Amino acid sequence: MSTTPTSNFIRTIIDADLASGKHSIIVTRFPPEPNGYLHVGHAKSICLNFGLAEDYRGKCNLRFDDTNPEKESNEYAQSIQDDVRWLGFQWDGEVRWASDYFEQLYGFAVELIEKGLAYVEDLSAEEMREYRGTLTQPGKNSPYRDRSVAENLDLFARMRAGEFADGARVLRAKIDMASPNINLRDPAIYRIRRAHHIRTGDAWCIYPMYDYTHCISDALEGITHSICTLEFEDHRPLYDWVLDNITIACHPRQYEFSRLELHYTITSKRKLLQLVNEQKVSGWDDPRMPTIQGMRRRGYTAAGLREFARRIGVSRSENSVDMAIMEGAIREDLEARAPRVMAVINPLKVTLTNFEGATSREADFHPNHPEFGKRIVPISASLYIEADDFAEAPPPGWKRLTLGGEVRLRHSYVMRCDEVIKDSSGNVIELLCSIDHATLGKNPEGRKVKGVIHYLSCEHAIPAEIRLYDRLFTVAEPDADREIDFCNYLNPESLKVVQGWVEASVKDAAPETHYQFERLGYFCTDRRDHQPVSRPVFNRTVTLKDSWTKEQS
RNA sequence: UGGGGAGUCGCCAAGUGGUAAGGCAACGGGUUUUGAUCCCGUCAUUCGUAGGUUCGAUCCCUACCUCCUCAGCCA
Repeated sequence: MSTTPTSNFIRTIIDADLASGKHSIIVTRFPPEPNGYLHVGHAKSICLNFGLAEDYRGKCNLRFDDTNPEKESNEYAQSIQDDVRWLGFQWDGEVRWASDYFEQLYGFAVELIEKGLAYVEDLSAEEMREYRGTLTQPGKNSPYRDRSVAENLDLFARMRAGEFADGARVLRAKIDMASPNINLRDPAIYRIRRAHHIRTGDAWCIYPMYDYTHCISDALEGITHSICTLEFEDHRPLYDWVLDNITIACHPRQYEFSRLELHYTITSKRKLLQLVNEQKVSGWDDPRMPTIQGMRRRGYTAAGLREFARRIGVSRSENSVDMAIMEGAIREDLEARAPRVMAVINPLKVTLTNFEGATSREADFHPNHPEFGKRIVPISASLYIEADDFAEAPPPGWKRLTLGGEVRLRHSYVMRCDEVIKDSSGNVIELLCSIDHATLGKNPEGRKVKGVIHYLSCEHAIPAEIRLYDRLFTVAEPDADREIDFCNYLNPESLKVVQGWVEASVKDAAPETHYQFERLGYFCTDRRDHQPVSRPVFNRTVTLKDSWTKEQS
């Protein structure tokens, strides 16, 4: 799989920084807010930041941007760490928390006040909005903008001391209310919020804002390249303003790349939360969710996801990635690592009328990896085949079973269908077939049998719950139109649960074991519900490529 | 209509003054006891449009077009 990394604009910058001696080692960071589960877009960012550190032998920190206690929880923080590790990365040293820097952040705010670069605002949120102006009109100065340093210092200390009600005052950076960049129109940097924080408890009732916190946290950690998504581009002047106006030795540079849009999925935390809350899915780890937890449960592999990230690259242009790129990366990884077994999803009974004297055969678990081992593939007089593999009136090009036709039973004999048995309403319920005893392990004489179908011996097969997943949405870009609720595009067929049969060799499989069910697709034992022996549950990760179905349509 | 960005093959994406990488998809062909895998081959005289500079432009300049993004005491 992964070859040499493709060039991208960030690597070009790093190469130049290393060549010029600006940096001798690079330090990146992945800075999630613990307010939700990570999704495929975060996976891209994780692969970028940790991948850069790996490639350049630098470091990458995991830092939680925990500055909004009302939305954050330990459950989220824990799952994020699990996800990063599962993806195959390890952060440098301990996990960092922006909240670890609260005291220093406070100190820098005092410094800004002392320099006349920050002031306490008494205007309400609504008034501030009015004073801010619009995209085309400059804002106007707050009447509180020119308070004395002493008064600001006193007020800010009292904000911290809890003398004012939530929302009564904020601390603002004093920059430029007429700036064409709205982020520079005296942004709030501290607000009063009496909320219990997951790390600092009730120690603080004022919390620093993202723009103020993030740049200082980066500087404190000696980050060299602070990589974020495009929507923060307009914030970069503020990032630089803060670091230029406090006494701090390090000034990381921020670079923005475009976020991932993946066809047939959504990557908005808010919308993902909505799916969970409205029970459109079973939870954050529903295998249809584009969350890392969901994709993992579905059977996507960490190596497959990393390969996906490598294939989509990193740029600054908008993109909308085909699901085929994801599926291709996942298939490629599973192709190499998943043992092959047989399963029947939609069984049709076959009775072998000349079974006497037939024998079972041993077969490799992987055609190209003998080290995966072998098992006996049992055969008996009663079989299940896939109902779709038989056709009374076959379309042109059909290679599978038909009345009077022959087909190879995978790893076993060539079989001919002699008779079709139907119920009173005309449905095919059973096939009477005969095998050619001379075809075990060799081709029949004088004729070619092109079709190969999989089967299971009824007496040896074990029943299993099989969950057939399909895309969650019916259209490629479900949230493209702001006017239409993305829930209108939920795919009613995104999950079909069926009772099928699997070969006995998988009965002891642990949860999260990957298999290829031959001719059907890649499947994975469910992380939550599967129990070895007692309750087999398989999730369909992705189907196999299928040139036959494509030819039909 | 203010600011900041982006436009290279169906989808991603390199290249950034010397004559358009690669991947995915697609399409042909070969191997095959998975219509899978694997292998071979095909797939942008052209880089949003129009001018200009240059021996030479996707790359530099000018104008225009299209799309994205910013008015939280969210991140």
